[in-house]
Amino acid sequence: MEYMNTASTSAPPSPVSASAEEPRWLTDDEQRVWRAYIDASTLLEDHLDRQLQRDAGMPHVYYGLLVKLAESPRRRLRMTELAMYAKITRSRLSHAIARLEKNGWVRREDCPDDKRGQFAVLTDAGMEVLRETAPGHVAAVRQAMFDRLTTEQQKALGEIMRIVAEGLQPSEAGADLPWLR
Amino acid sequence: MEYMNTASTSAPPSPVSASAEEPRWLTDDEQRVWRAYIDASTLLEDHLDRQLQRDAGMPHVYYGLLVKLAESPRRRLRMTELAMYAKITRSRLSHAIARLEKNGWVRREDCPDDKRGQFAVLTDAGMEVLRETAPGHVAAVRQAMFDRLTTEQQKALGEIMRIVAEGLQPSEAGADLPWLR
DNA sequence: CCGCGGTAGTTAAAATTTCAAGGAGAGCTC
DNA sequence: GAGCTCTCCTTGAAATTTTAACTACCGCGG
Repeated sequence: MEYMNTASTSAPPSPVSASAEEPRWLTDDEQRVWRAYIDASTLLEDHLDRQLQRDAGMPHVYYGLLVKLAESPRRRLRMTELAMYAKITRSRLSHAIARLEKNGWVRREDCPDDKRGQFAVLTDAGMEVLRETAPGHVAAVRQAMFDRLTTEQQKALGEIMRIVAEGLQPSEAGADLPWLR
Repeated sequence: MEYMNTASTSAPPSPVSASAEEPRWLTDDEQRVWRAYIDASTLLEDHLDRQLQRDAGMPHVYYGLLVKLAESPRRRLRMTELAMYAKITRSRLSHAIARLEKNGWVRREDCPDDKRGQFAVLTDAGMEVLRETAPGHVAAVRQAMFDRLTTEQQKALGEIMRIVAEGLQPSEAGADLPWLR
């Protein structure tokens, strides 16, 4: 039995609507690509989670949040903005920041302009954790991915992932300008 | 500030041990590739989780477990074996199977040869869920990935992900033959 | 047969994520 | 300026995952 192809029924009634027809199953080649992708991404995320949990005391996503803050002007970002950059829900971010706050790596600050708003601010302690753990993390990423790929492969991967990400972007740049789409 | 590059200190003391030196930070190009990868994989996993949660009542990993069982002889697999194929821990699998068992999609069976062993067996109901939801899932995967990539890109992606997965494989084939490595 | 180290799988508890609601303020309209 | 809608963010509870034991059993060497 093939991946995701669990039906081996005969020809569909008639090609009218697109949803009720015999679906276009993945070809063998496509299946292999898909499985390779799923396997690699699962293993990689797991690997980085363990590496960072061990060396930095936090999962990969949380580390990514600190990095984004570190890159931002005044080391701060509005919650919603940070959530968008990190591609996670605001709810998830709320919980995550609460945890990072307990660690003393992030601090919340009220937004003066909008009383609903909150800034997440990277503290000096948070900065310090990054400084200490960044080298190990880069090494892990290199070892797991970049050291194993040719320059061409790296380039291709970048292009491919950009395309995929674009297609899944909740609505891309101009999310606040829905009338333009 | 660059991704993962939080230290802008000057030259390191002296290149002696490999761990204490100035780390090889990611180049700008590498950073872009890495971010694209993280963004895309995050968005994609999230997308598929939601699609399957909505249409099949389970997260993507669980769906993958049912698929692996469906592909296996007699629709069954030893717990440890299933965990390896799915790239998850045995603990996680235990919980997952418990949940799928409650849904009636999987059943546990004792292994006759090894009294410690358990088989996870796909039930008819589980088979039926797959049959009903596979088309929608394939469509989602196509729309998110394959429909957007050229044949060359698909091929490249497969090769790249195979390489990455191989490098992270706990110990690859022959894991039970450590003296061969 | 006994003891011992290793394997298969489970489980409780803690951490994280998801899901569904909700509180509070912004911004617009009449 | 009251009402309405939408946005920002949080929260509690449920679901899932992680972590660290823990039980039962296999297999080997004595």
